[in-house]
Amino acid sequence: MQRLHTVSIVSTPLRSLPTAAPRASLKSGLNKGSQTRATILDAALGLASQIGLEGLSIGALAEVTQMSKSGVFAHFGSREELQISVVREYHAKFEEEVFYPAVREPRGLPRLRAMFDRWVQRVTVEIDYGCIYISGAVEFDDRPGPVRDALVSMVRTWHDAMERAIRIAVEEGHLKADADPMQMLFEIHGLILALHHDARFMRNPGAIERAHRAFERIVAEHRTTDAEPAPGPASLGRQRA
Amino acid sequence: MQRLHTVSIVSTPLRSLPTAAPRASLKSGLNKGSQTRATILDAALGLASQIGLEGLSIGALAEVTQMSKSGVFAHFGSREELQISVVREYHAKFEEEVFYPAVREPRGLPRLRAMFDRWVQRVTVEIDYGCIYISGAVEFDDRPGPVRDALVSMVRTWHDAMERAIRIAVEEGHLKADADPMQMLFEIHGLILALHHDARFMRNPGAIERAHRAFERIVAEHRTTDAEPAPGPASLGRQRA
DNA sequence: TGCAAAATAGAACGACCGTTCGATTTCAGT
DNA sequence: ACTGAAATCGAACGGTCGTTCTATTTTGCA
Repeated sequence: MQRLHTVSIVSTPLRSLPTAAPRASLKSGLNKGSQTRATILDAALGLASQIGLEGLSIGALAEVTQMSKSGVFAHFGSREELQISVVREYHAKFEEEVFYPAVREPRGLPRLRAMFDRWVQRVTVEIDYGCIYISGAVEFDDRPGPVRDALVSMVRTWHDAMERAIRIAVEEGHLKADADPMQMLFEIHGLILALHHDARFMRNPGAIERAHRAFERIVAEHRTTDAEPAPGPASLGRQRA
Repeated sequence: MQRLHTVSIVSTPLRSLPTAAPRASLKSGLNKGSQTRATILDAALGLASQIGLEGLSIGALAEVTQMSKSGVFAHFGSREELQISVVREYHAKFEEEVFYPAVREPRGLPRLRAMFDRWVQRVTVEIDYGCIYISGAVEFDDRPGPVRDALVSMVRTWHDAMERAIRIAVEEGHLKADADPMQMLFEIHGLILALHHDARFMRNPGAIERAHRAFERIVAEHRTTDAEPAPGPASLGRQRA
C-alpha cells in the first residue's frame, strides 16, 4: 500500500491509493507490470476520448495493446477501476500541459491568460482526441458512482485553480476590485465549452478566434487602467493553428 | 425509399414523412400503431436523456413500455432509426417549447431575450432530464453516421434561428450596427453549455442566475442607447426556480 | 360480422460484454 | 542459475445486446 497519484493542483481533499498496489520494485519503480500498465492506460486514454469513458471496453483495449482480455483486466481489477484510472491519467496530463506551465507565469493577468490559452490549446489540439473532462461530465451527469465522483473532484480542482488565478489578478490590481471571480470563471468556462462544441461537433472553423476574442472582451471589461498591456492582435495567432 | 425527416424551424430543406409511413387511417391519423409508437418514443426520450443516445437499449425500452423486445423493435426497424427518431422527437419538443413561443414576441431584443430565457428553462427544467442536443453533441462528435448527421442538422437549424434573431435585433436598432451576430451567438451558446455543466454535473446552485447575468452583460455591451428598457432585477426571478 | 392487414409476442441467433479461474510464461532477487 | 512471485494467457461463464423469424393476437374497414 503506497500512495501514488494525488489529485494535486493543490488544495483538494487529497488521498488516493493505487487501486491494485503492485509490490513495487525498490528502485526504478518500473516493473514490467507498471510498464505495461502505463501502455494500456495510454491506449485507454486515446480510446476513451474517442468513444467516451462508457464506450471503453476491455476487449477493444486488449486488441489495441495486443494483449489478452484477462491480461488487460488483471491490471485494474474491474472496468470501473479502469475508468477511474483513465480519469486520473487524463488529469495528470492536463496538469502537466495546462496548469504547471501556466503557474510559472507571473501572478495576475499573465498567469490567467496563460491558463486560458493552454486550456484552449488542450481542447483544440485534441480536435481529434477529445477532452475527457467535457465528455465525462455529460456521460456521468446523472450516473452516480465512483467514476462520477472522480470526475467531479478533478474538474472542481481545476476550476478552483482557475478561480484562484482570477482572484490573484484582482489582488495584484490587474482586475477591478469588484470583479466577481466565480462569475468570470463561469463565463470563461462557457467559452471553452462552446469552443469544444463548435470545433469538434459542428466543425465550424474560426471557433478558436472567437473564443479568444470573447476572453479578451471579458478581461477588458474588468481590467484596471494601469494593468499590463493588452496582448494585441499578435496573441490571436500565437498558438499553433 | 422515400425521403424523410424535416428539420423545420423555418429555412431548412423541409420535407417530412413519419419515418415508417404506416398506412395511415384516413381520419384520426392515430392508428393503434402510431399511438404506441408515440408512447415508445416518449419513453425513449426520457431514457435517452438519462443514459444518452448510445445508452438507449431496445431491451430496456421494452421493459419500460411493458412490451416485447421485438414489438418495440418493429416500430423502428433498427436501433439507429430509433435513435434518429428520438432526436427528431426532441427537436419537435424543443421547437414547441422554445422557438415557437419566442418567435411570437416582437422582433428585436424582446424576441432574442425570450429565446434565451426559454432556452435556459429547457436546459434547467431538464435538470433531471438532460438536453439531448448537448449530450448528443458530445457522444457523436467523432462518430460519423446518420445519427450524427441528424443531430448536427437540427442543432445548426436552431443556431441559425438564434443568429437570425440577433441579426434582427441589429436591424431593429436595438443592438449596435457593429455587433457581430456569430460572435454573440458563440458567447451565448457558451452560457447555455456552462449552465448545463454547472447545474447538472457540478450541481452548483446559482448557475441560472450567473447565466442570466452574463447574458445581460453581453446584451448591454451591444445595446444602443435608445433600445427598449433593460429587464430590471425582476426578470432574474421571472422563471420558475 | 368477417377477413385481410397490422401489431405484437416469443424464441432463437451470433456477437460482445465484464469477470473468473487455472495453467503457463516471464520476471527479478539471491 | 535457481526459484518464488508477478505477469500473462486461454477458455469458459452468464448476461445483454440488436436482429431475424414465425406464430399469434388485435385492429380497422367492407
